[in-house]
Amino acid sequence: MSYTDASSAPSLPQSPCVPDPRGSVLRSLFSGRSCHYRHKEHLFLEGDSCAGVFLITSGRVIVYTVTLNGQRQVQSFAGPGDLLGLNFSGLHTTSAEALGDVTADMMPRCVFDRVLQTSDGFRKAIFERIDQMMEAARNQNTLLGCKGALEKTATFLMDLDARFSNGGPSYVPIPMSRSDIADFLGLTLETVSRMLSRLKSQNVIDLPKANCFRILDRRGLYRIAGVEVERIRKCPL
Amino acid sequence: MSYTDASSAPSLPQSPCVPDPRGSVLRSLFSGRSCHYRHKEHLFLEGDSCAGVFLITSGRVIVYTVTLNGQRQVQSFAGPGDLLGLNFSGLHTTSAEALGDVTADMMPRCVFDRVLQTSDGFRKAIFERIDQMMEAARNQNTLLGCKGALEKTATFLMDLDARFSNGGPSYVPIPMSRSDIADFLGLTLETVSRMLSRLKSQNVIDLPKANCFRILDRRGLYRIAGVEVERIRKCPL
DNA sequence: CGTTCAGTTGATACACGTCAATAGTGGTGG
DNA sequence: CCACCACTATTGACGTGTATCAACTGAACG
Repeated sequence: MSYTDASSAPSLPQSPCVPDPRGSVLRSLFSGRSCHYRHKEHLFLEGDSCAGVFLITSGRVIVYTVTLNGQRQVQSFAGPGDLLGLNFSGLHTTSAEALGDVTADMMPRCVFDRVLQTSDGFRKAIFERIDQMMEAARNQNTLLGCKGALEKTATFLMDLDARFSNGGPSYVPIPMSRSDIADFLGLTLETVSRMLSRLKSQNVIDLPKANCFRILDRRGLYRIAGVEVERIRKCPL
Repeated sequence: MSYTDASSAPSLPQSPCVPDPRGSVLRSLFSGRSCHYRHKEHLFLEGDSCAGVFLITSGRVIVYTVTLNGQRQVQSFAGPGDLLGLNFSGLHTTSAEALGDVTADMMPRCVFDRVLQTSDGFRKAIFERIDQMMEAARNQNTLLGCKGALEKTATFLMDLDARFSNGGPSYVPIPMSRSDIADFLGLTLETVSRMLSRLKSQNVIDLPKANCFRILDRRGLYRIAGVEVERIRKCPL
């Protein structure tokens, strides 16, 4: 009923080295009320009525669903430029929680629907975003269905770097906990920790603290992640 | 870039006992050229340029992607009323292959775009379908990330029944191979076979032949699948 | 009546989960 | 500034679910 989820935050989906700043077009067309959230505050909960669509302007958001037996599946990690709560039924089908301070623009449903109807550019931008979200969901399915623990972890770091590094040699923050990562990758937090340690001991990444890292051997990481060689070509190192 | 995938065929996503005949509204608004495909014939391949959008009118289609190392992830099984190839970038990001005879209406991209712009009803129907697709992708993520082999298999049968049974006591066909099911559920074909045998020996399902089944103990199956009790209430038996 | 291919079933291996102990890390108060 | 606490991450030992490898069975077809 919504694609609030999996993909609102294309969950680090784009190929690395893509120049397009995420949501630039969309942001210029998106008119909403600015909202602020603190660490662990929810933007919305599964089952809430859906007041409007959120465009994240800063910070990170974790998007998840919970199963009957209390297991949590993290659908995506959203960042600046990502859409949340984009659904056409009335209720949110995921929960969204701030990881640290977050600001977002909230566009009421009625406004959203109207602009969608009247603005070709807006509609085009939304559909493009939906494409990205579906692509991200597909990739996540493949990751969960086909990949092993090390492969999953490497893919996660790769996407995190592609999405949130400034391109320079600086360290990339890891704003989510091991448990969050585990629930995203379909692993346990212990396994995530072990795989990170393994990548570190193999000198593929540098991990000076638990919450930030840097890629040391890009080709190595990409190979472990099972990514196409073409992508490696396009990237530095 | 497209949601040709995971969800074009909400992959048996809807809750059972929902009266709405899938795609009824959409079908009346959808004007396309009728196409026919035989068993194992492809509607399109990953990387093909995307000529238009397909609305399946009869038969079943398997939608999948292939990873670098040759593994296949089945994104969905599509049936009558499902949309395929709905993407706004130019290229298909999944492959779609007929399981037995298939008929579909193909609406060229340019027509699709125009109608989307001019018809409010069509746009609404498409967005509703996108909602369903995203929901299906989310559910699939949860299934792949959180569930065990027996749970996955039970969920699959449940969805298959909800989507393709006529509601009566007759047997539901299983048009895809064990290997197809395995690639959909992130298992091996051997494990799928074992889980089916288990459900059969527990008298939860009847499986007289490999390619059709019937639910004997609906509540039992739903409990194994990890589905909410409310849903069980709504259903016979 | 073979041949072929999909499915089933069995034996074994291994990846990852589980349980448990240890080590960091950040915050608060003396 | 150090001591203490709470919490998260790491590491280790062990168990188990599912993959892997392999043999067997059954159905479709010539």
